[in-house]
Amino acid sequence: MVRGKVQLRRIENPVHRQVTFCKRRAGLLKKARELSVLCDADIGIIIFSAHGKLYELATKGTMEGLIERYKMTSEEPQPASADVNPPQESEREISMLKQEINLLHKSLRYMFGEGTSGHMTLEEMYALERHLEIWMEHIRTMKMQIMFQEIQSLKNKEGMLRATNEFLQEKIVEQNGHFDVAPMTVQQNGHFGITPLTATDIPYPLTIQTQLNNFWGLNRDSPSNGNNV
Amino acid sequence: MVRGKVQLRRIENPVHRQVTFCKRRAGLLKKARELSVLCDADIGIIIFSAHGKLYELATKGTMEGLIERYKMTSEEPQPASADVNPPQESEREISMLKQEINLLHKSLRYMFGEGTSGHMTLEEMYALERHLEIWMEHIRTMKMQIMFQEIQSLKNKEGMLRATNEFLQEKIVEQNGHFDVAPMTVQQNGHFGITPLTATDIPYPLTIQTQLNNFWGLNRDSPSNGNNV
DNA sequence: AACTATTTATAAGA
DNA sequence: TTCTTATAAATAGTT
Repeated sequence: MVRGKVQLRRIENPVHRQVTFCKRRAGLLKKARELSVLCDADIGIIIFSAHGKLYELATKGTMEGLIERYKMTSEEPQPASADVNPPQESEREISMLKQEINLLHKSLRYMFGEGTSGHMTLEEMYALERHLEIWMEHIRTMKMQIMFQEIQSLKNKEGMLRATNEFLQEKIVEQNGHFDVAPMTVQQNGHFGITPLTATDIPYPLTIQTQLNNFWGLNRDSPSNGNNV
Repeated sequence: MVRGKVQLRRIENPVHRQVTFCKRRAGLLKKARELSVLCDADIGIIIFSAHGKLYELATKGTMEGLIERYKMTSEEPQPASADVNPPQESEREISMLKQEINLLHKSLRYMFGEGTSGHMTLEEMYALERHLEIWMEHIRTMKMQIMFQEIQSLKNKEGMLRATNEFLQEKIVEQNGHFDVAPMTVQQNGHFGITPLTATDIPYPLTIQTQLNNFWGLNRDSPSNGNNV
């Protein structure tokens, strides 16, 4: 149906046939799901590949359930006698639950970018969870490392410069017998001289706090105790 | 899928729903036939309309035949005896399934931080994807901001200290007519009356670190070597 | 597995 | 319903 209308006959090239089978199978199942949702229909699809592999879809309950219903419906002349069967109720509930599980599995697969085709076992989910944690940890670790190094290096430089300053000031004092430069430096707030660091000189804690609060949608001034994400 | 993207949810207008059902049902069956021919697959489709009417397609043999084959194929790995599974069995299965559902819900909540309860439609899943992206973006942004500010501030301090140094050196030169003291300053770091600030004397960056560590749930002092992200 | 040029499917309107 | 039409979706061929 594309780039040269396709002929409605068996594709002879096995590779092409296989690829087309995958693509169109996915398309067909998608269409079926859409129809099911849009129009409130219950659909069962059974596909046997040329090699006999089975693919199936049941948009409601299980395939078995749909087959049952199919037989009931198609073999119409059934005497619809009322044989009240509680087991049926259970089966129905099981079907519903299985459906929900499928959906959840699908959600997870969706989130992990289709990395996992096919079904996911519980085991796999645990694995995925661990995987995600490790992944996040890597991000954190690397960023922390970068910050750490940069900050450490700058702090070292700062320490050295401060030491130099101290030394130079001493020198001046030695030579003059007094130190007359400092007063102006302090008043002019940090352009020269050694302004003592005070909390308000350092914007980070507040800034971080604000950022964190914004990020987490908090308005309080006091941070919640820092648990993790 | 036309003239305004269609939402993946039940069409509420009954007329529209019926029309769409007819059209899409035809489309689905056509696709199935094409897939069957092109790829040499055997396909069975069962569709129950919302009102219970049955539509079916079997591209090979009869639906019954395909169902037989389906049962053969799918039930293969469990030819266990004991067909009677009384309500007891069902209850157990229900309980198991419910457990699994809880787990899956928890997984999702884990990832999305309590955002979504209840079922997820495709629409919701798309929304979740966007949500996740935004969330990651926030993390990145915030971390970058923090780093940036920290580094910027340290650089500022560095600049100030350098300026102070220069000024002091000039002073010395003015007084002495030459300058002969600078080289030893760093090496003698800390032997003068005023103890220079060292990294550990500066509480804020560490505080920030602590905050971040708490924030990210890290306890380590040194980050493991980072992979990138 | 991703991309792209086309064909196909189909929602809305007549 | 059926036809038309504008647009979304599917997908064949290619990389």
